[in-house]
Amino acid sequence: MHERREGLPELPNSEGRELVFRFAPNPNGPLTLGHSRGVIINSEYARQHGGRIVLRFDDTGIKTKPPLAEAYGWIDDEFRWLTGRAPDVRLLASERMDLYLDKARDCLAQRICYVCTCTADEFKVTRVAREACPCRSRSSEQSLAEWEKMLDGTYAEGEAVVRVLTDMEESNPALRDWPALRIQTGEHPLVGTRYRVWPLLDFQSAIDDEEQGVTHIIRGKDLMDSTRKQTQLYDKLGWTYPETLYWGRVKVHEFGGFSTSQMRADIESGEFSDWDDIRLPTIRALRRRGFTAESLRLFWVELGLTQKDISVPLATLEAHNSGLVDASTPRLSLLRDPVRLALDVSAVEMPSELVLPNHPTEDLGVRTWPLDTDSGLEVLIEKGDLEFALSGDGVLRLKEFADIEVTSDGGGRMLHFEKGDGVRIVHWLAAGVERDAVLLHDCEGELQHPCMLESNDHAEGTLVQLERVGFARIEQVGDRGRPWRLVWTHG
RNA sequence: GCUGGUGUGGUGUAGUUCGGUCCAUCAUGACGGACUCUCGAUCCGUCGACCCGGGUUCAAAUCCCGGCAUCAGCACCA
Repeated sequence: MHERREGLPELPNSEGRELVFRFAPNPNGPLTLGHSRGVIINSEYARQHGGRIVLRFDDTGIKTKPPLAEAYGWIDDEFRWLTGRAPDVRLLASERMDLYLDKARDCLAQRICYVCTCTADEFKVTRVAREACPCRSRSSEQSLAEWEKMLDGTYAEGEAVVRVLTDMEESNPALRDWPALRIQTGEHPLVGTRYRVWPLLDFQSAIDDEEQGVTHIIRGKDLMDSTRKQTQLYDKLGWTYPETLYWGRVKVHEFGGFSTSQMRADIESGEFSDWDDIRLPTIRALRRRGFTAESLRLFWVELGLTQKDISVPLATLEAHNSGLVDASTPRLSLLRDPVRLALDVSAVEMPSELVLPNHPTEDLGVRTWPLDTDSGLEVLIEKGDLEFALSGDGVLRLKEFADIEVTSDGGGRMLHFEKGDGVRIVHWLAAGVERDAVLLHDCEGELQHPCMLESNDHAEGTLVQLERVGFARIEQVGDRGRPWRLVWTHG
């Protein structure tokens, strides 16, 4: 039997040199679970090899996937949260426009590129037919003259484009004279209307990767043709393209895909409340729900770098998270559909308070419930547990306290403190420690379930385990008249 | 249509480079049990896979040929 490989696969061509990785998102929204794969895999390799990582905002498209001004800062935060550190280099493509335009002029002068004034539809015909379009024979001087007309506004959007001169006989149609720069007249959120001619991803990214000395590109396999295009350009410029690794397409059962544009549209239409709506697969939402960065790291490293298209259940991520947080999450009692019971306590000697551990095995301190027994004891349990008891012999175990017998009229009596055999253990609250709360759950939309939560002094943001319910994060501490707000994490 | 990628239990994953150490790893899941004053945790057990068909070979998950399935690219998106 072979030795089982641990962690990520070996990186090709990584010996004896300084490695540079990069993560290059379009800031058209905050990062999604899908993006986190790029952040985590690249930074993980950088960490293992003592390499550097570049965070580059590829924000040169202002029409179909326009950048969002706020998203830059969000992504900075999310990158830091996911990796525990800032990137070694942070760049904005939109601040580097002059470089791309200079490079484009060089390429035109060397006839690596030419200006094409065919319409997109016209060019498509020649591309499919493997024929040269009329512009293809332009000399470098002619292309440079046309280039000036692109820059000065003579050509309107869609009337001219810079193409890389490849080979119309390329067997892969995607590689035949692909477009490198085009005219966009809209406003960029950062640089406004300063530029008319903008590079497309394949041109911009190719130049940047060389400039930044990127040695390894690790990204989704949907960009395989992008690699081939960029390699064509690198060959013409006498550069060596970085090593490139790919992963396949991922779907998470609970979310489907991770389209930032789609989410943006759904938020604008009101279907979701915001980018941190707990039903959304954004990093912000996952953080809000109490997932840890480490659980995401384990999740992606375990999935590795296969080019298979996969569909994984969120349960895999949840299992990692449970394992990580269980030992440090205090226990609390939370009742959904609470019902009150007035218990006769005459059969037992009642203590004046109850001391409960915050964790069954770890030393996380205790909490104390005062018990008011002047006229019996009032307790709250879940309606479902009451119904369960009434369908049987009526006996329940109040966890860590006493066995009781309930009746259908909302009453009951204390039996004894010892636990009887086979009695169902239920979580409960003593009257006086219950606080109004809502639990935000992702299953039925961002619904707010009214609940009763045990009084506590945990801070906002604390991850707790609700006994017999599951993990949740305290999003807002309750206050006079304002209920506690909890966000469901997982079971 | 053209081009490229990928097919291992329910879901992922290791193994494929260089055929034998693989009646195929690990995790998750489901089911059952032990323990526990949570339906959590821990422990134990069970279930379950090499896309199909040929070929080469003493020997194929691994190499070759042919299918099939599936995903992606063929944008003046990133």
